[in-house]
Amino acid sequence: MDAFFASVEQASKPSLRGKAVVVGGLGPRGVVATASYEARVFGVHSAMPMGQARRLAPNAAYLVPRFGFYKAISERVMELLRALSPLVEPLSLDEAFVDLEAGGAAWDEQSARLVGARLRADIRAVTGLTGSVGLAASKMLAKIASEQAKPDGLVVIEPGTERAMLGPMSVRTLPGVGPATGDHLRRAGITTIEEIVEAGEDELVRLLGKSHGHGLYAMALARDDRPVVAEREAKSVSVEDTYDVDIHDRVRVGLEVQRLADRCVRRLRGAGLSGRTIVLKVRRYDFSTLTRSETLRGPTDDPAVIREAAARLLDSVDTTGGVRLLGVGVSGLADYTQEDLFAQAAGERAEVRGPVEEPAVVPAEEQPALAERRWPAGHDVRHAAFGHGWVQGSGLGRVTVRFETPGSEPGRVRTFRVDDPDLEPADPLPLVLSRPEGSRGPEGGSGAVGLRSAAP
DNA sequence: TCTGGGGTCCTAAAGCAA
DNA sequence: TCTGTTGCTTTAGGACCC
Repeated sequence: MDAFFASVEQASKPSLRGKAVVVGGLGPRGVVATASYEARVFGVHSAMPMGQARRLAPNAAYLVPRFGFYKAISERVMELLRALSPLVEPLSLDEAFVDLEAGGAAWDEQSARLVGARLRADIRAVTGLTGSVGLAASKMLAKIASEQAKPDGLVVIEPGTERAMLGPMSVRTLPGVGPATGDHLRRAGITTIEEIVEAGEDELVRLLGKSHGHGLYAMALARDDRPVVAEREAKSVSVEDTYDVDIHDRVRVGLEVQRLADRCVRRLRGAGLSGRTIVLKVRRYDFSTLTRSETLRGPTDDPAVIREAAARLLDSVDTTGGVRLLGVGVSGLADYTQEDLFAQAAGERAEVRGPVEEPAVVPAEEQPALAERRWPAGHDVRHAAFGHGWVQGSGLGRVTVRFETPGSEPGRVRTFRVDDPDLEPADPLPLVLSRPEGSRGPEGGSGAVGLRSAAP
């Protein structure tokens, strides 16, 4: 999907269409998740600190991501993909590989083009959004093709043309070459993909190590036989928080770690999993990051056990100077939530040393006490008199709402007190009205979707 | 206003067992 | 008994991706 999060917001908010839209964390330490193409003109791009984005594009609309909504749209698109082939490998909410041959959906260039074009039309019809398609003989090439196809396009890489096409491109085009590897190669005088080929496999292995070296050399020759793998199992579950201001108080650090451990357990249990290795992550005031881990004798999903492990791990890290991020994760996952006796026993042993403060129950959902949190920028609301709208901004006891819906004209803005009883949070409206040929319910209710997809 | 959150994979060191 | 080799597991860190 093209600029997925931003496109969803533009589709659901008519007044933002054609405008610079930036979606991401709005706090003092937020970063850009997605910038609309209009915002990219100003130099805004994903992973950029929000402050920098605001300096570059002060008049853009700044919105908080609505992952639940994006996920619902993503699922509709993934359904379309699975209709083409059982082999669908999602890379993220907005991207997936599809093995068209395995699905019998396409067998040559012509049939593939047809399938790709029809898919793009279907995505548009079902979601109201544009997606781009890259068609090629391998995952790496399909990915590169889909990048070239964006926005709103379709690109085919024909067999036999791969090497010539890759040659002049930057090494950074290859998947797996990020800033560090890119720098490394540049210092060795290697900037383009053909220079990787010229350098030779031995030189690459010498520069980057065995695995990465062999892998990159193969990619540079357009050799990639990795299969499309449907539904890969999760290998870890983790949660982390970056704090608006560094935490110095050691007691508070401990409390936050407990909260994170509980949240992690909720996610673990929600997925029907348990795990053996507990990981604590600490990012300090100077952005240095360290992890500490502990492997239990067997998998567990017991909140008390995981909390205590996390607390023990915290004992071994120095937090003087302050902490900007804390995280708790679990890996070594086991499929079923089977109570593990060893882990339980370990927990009980620990309990002997002192009473465990809290029952294993999770604290109440963090209620956003602040008015600003109750009305996050971009979220939908309903007003008793003015109908459906979205929060444009809030602060100083006021919330500003624009009243419009995906199908309406750009709407008017009104400001209310944050505690106005006529104003309440609302669910997002479908981006596309379902067309139940015949009956024309004003707002059909079902059928909204939208996303941008990439890949083969 | 410097730098999110959720992951994956790789490497290297250290400890231990055969 | 001592020494060396190999291989597995655990731990820590780093690069990368969306």
